[in-house]
Amino acid sequence: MQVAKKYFTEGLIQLTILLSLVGVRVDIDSYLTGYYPPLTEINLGPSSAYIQTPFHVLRDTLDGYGVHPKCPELDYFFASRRLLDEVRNLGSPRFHTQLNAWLVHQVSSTGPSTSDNPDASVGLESTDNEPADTGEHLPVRDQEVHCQPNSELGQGPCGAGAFLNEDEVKIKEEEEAVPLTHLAHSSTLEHESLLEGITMLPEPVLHHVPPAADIDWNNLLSVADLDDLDSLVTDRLSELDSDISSAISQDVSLHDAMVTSAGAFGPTDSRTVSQRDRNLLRLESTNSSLSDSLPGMAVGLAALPFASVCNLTGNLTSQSSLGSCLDETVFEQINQLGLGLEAIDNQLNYLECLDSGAFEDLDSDSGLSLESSYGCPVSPGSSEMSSSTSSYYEEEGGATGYSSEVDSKPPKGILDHRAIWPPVDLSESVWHDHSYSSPPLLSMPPLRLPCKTEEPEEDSGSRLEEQELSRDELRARAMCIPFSVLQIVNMPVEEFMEVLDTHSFSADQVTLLRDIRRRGKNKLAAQNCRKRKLDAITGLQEEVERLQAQRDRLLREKRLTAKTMGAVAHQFKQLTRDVLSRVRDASGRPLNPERFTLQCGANGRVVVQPIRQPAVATSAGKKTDKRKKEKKQ
DNA sequence: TGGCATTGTCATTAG
DNA sequence: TCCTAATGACAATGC
Repeated sequence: MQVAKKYFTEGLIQLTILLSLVGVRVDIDSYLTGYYPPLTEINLGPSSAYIQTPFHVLRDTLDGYGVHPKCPELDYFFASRRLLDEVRNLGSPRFHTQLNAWLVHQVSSTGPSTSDNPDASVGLESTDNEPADTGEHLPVRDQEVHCQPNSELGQGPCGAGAFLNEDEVKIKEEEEAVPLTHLAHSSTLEHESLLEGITMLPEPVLHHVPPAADIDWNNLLSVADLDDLDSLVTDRLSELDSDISSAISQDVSLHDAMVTSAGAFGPTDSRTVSQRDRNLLRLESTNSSLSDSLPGMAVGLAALPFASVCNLTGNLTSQSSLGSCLDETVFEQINQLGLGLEAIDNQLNYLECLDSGAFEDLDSDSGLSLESSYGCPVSPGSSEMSSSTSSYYEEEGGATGYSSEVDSKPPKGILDHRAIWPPVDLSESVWHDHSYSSPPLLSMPPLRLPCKTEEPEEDSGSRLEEQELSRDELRARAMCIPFSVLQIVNMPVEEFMEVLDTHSFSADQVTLLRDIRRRGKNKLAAQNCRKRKLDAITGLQEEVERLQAQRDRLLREKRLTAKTMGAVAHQFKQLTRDVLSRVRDASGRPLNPERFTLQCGANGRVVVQPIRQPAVATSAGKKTDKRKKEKKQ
């Protein structure tokens, strides 16, 4: 029973705090004083931070309102307030907590006095079938909650008649069905979701929706101004037969909060859990429907915190309190939203990384001279890959990029690499045609032929083509070497050695083959080296620019700091002079600012001290200083 | 025609 | 010992 009281009290107190967040004071002691001892006495442990705040004990100080629910002590315990403020700042109209809280307050204030007066609550609650003497101010929803089949509830205040029994509650709820559903099925998401999330309520109560009452409630909710709402609700309350019980039953938020808190009273059966799940689903659908009904309303972030409050019914199988669940679920919802956005960002980043990685691969050092130079058919490449040699390249068909990948593959697959590698536009790179002309070799036959003697009669096109061949290409032709320069350069060492062994080349041919291979590789190496050098220079230039900017910024900060320090010193000096001019010595004369100064101690006390003249460095003093230094060493 | 940029080549070194 | 990458230096070439 103490556990039940604990959670009940926690929920009620937290609800009170929530109401206080919107400026509504709910006199919780008016509900509790009759049945419960001071809250600290029912505080069973450190799990409840709210109850540990003895504001109810201090409420009688300073005319009974020494500790307002808005006092900082309470703020400390309610992170939900901050969250609610944040959500409220978002301008989401889905947070009608203020409206509900106001309604509760208004119900209490319809009596002879406001909720600040406990007697008013007594008068209001006296209309119920409850004894009107003491603690009947507990809302009906609270009674419903506490009258769940629980053996422990039969003891203590509930068993003493503080709560109705189950039959009475059903009767009451049937009587209150209409006014309750008026609120429960109002146009606000809050009420729908809240009531749908209430598993403790009987079904008929939840699913009766009188349209007229719905319209009334819509009108009620449509009032933006609180003052207008105040008058309107007053009128509506009078129309509702002044049924206090029904009025209290309209305290949907209060009820919901208590029900959610009541979920901690004990383990729930599977039916309740399943219904909670359904309620959660219905809640989500309700959210969507509401969002549709409220165009332009931000459904995402603004709706989540309160939805989390509504979802408390599904999360309260644990023994957590309302406040903790509120905080945790609100944070969870917000975090989930953030995680969702973060997930999207991660996906985008991943795609960007893929793209950038692909481009980096294409633009890598190896790609410059390897893939781009030889591997790509359209790559301008080096002199061998100039326009003049493109036809040659196609004719030879064996020229490939020089890379480890190519080297690791058999030569047969060279053409496949040409097909696999997409053409890369390296037009930004500088690829001048510096192929050297070799006039003595202009008449050499094309390379495809083993010897110029086998070459048929040349035409003008072949002459132009030969003029654009590199020197090594022409030399190879002249030496009747049946391999292109690219083949010679790019073939693996083992294959190159095999070629030298199997083709019975002459010594000059072998020398030329080795030179061609060496020069070709060195050419690529030179290109890579120059590119790296340029990259290094560019990087260093950027670093220099960054450091220069940092230096300028630090210099500006230094000047600003010095200026500020000077201003402060000047003000301090003037202040010192002013103070000293007002201070008199023993003879009644003002103190000389040149001889005295003000010194502020650590304790905040300001003391007038004589200015110490700089000690003349005498020989004795120097000796003592030396001795001190020696001792330190 | 000289300056500059680019490129190829050689020599050297290190792995 | 050979191969290769890296790099400085030089020369050739084009603009």
